Amino acid sequence: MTERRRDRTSTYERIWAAVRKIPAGRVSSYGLVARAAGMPGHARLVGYALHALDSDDVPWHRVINNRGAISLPEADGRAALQRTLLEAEGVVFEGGRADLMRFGWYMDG
DNA sequence: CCGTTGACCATAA
DNA sequence: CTTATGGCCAACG
Repeated sequence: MTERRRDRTSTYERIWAAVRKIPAGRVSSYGLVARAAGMPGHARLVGYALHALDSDDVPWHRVINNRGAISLPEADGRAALQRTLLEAEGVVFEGGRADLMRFGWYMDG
């Protein structure tokens, strides 16, 4: 715990680690991931880290915004891919949004 | 080193 | 429901 690397990998890996903790069939928001990564309020950093992400070891598709919708621009093919991957895990999208009350991943309750 | 940007969030109107 | 504003902080040019 004392090792505090200022390398960008430290910040990114911390976020990626939190994303990896999201179980299949559940979705989490950027804010929740930020909080799980130990950076409450730094939701934007999560988005930034995921944008820079280039690894298949991280289920980035389980991360959506707090509205339950996909934040990626539709111009990017990943948006459609994300929805496809989530639906494959059992997440239902209605009106282009998933119900965070059901599929949202919460550490408590 | 400074200014701009960004896969966001909460609140207000 | 939509639109606007402030905040938060790292990465980039």
